[in-house]
Amino acid sequence: MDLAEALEKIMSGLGYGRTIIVVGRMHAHYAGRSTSWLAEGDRLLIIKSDKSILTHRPTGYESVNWQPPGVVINAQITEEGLVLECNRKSPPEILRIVITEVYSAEYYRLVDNGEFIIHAREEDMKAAIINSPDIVEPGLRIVETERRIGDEYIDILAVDSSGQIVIIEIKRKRATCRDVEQIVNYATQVEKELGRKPRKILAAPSLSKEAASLNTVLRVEYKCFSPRLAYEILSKKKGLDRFL
Amino acid sequence: MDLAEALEKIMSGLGYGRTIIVVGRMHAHYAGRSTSWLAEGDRLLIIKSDKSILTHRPTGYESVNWQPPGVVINAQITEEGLVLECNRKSPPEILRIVITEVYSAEYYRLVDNGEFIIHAREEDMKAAIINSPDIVEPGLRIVETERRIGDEYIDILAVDSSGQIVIIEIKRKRATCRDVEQIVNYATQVEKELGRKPRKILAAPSLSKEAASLNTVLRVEYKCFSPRLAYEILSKKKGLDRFL
DNA sequence: AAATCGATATCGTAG
DNA sequence: CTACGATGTCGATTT
Repeated sequence: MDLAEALEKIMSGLGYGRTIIVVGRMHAHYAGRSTSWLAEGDRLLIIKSDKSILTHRPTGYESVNWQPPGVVINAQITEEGLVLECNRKSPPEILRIVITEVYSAEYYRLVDNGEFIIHAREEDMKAAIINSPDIVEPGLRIVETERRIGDEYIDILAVDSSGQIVIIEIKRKRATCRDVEQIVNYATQVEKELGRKPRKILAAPSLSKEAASLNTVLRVEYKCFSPRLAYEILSKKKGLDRFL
Repeated sequence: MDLAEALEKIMSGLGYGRTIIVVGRMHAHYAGRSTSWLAEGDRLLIIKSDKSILTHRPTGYESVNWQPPGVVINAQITEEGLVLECNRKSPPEILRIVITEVYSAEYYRLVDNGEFIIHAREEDMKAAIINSPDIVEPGLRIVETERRIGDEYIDILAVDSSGQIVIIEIKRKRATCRDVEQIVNYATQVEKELGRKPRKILAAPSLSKEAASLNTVLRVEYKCFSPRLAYEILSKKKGLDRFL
């Protein structure tokens, strides 16, 4: 396809607020928060209806150059080729893409109001424990969630069957030493504020070796709890299994 | 375009190792590290030559569903529509995309060996200071980089014109209280190990208000230093300005 | 394989 | 606007 023809497609697509797809040979330069140069190669260029722009190389799932929605796009043909200049004010950034060959250029009117539902985030794990505290320990009662301690928040504050305060820190991935230190800091603050030493429970799908030994030293308890288990609990409770 | 026709395109593209672009109406379900459901809408589906797969909605620069390179892709037509099942073994994940309508399906042979050069990362900022320590302070001499302190690393260890030890911590973004705490921890460790109180310099493009007052209290010095300045220094030193 | 750290991270939320 | 945590974070590097 001719560069002039492609430019016309791009201008029309931009004017109508369409999603534009260009396949071709191009190089790019970015300057802003960082600075990058990408030499020439065959790539896929997408300009979306919200004026976000991205280019994909033929391998790897991530885009290589991009600008988020709301940039000002200027397109013109120079001696270099079809030049797209994408400017953003805050933060000041510029992405300059030079297309030297076009294999295909087309735009589409895409309508997408599909709801996106995601489960088994840390938030969902918390919801599962609040729904079914017994999975952490029989007899556990939830007292408070998101309690502010200093300038941080404790995931869950509870009381065990013997009346002792329990701090629960949830992690959706393998817990690290950093996570152990975090819950110990919370415990120190809670003891200061409430005058009683709380139990500390780290709920995570697994525990790193170093974190495990640190746990022993610092008297932090570990409860194996995975995002998947949380999802299953929530599914049973709320009938979310229709998504499986 | 017919679903059967689109399936043929996809199968051919997969067989030839091409980059496939499908524009159409689809919905998707993901299960693996998390679980998600995306209701029907018009989207762009890309299967790359390395068999990474991604879908884009018509807004926002990020992909909504994806699988990294090396998944096993199974495509077939069922009563639901054109179904793509993308399986990964480690971690166990499955992405199931159901295409109900196809507006366009094409594949391309894309060759992209273009070199990608990126500057002004934290690493480049460190290189700039090592090259030109004077930009931090006249008379500064670099002693060591990446010195291990406990289980962490100090960006730069130096000595000032009066012979005092200087710890430099580099941040490419606005420095926060957390960063101030980090350099103070390093200083404590250095004092323990070397028996001398070091100066502490935080080199970053800006400083949050809270971090500024924390700096005063904890005697941490602040040196304004941006990725862009680092880039300019390195450009002059190494002739990298050909990229601008 | 596990852990750590940086990223043009992005994104949401609370203050 | 700023700060901070979560992310299917991803990706590279080191142990």
